[in-house]
Amino acid sequence: MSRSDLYDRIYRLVERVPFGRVTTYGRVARMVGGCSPRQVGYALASLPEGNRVPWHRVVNRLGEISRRSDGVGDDIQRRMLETEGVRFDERGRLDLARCLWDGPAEEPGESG
DNA sequence: AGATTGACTGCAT
DNA sequence: CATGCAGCCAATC
Repeated sequence: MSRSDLYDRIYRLVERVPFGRVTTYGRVARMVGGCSPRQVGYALASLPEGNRVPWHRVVNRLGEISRRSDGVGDDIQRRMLETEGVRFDERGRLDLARCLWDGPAEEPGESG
């Protein structure tokens, strides 16, 4: 298995994140094969420009928006989620109890 | 090849 | 809930 496949798996999963919903790096990391959460963040950080991966629907385990090396997008991600109906707290966090995506298992149209 | 960094997480206090 | 320490893997210098 190549690392590219791993990244592909991560992107595929993030693409499956429904509207107004979010997931955590750890969850994605476990779904794609149980790799380290670092890989997930790293994969998203390696996202190309013309991507269709809703990376903005990925937050840390606390529902906070992590800071990127670029320092750009920190605000964008929050804006994106807000436009999807996600509510933020004074601390800049969202209600994982409502927006947390438990994975493709919640998808009605699975191959099975 | 060694050391450091990075979009993180889990456990204990 | 916040803080401090250790584990994790790949990219970078």
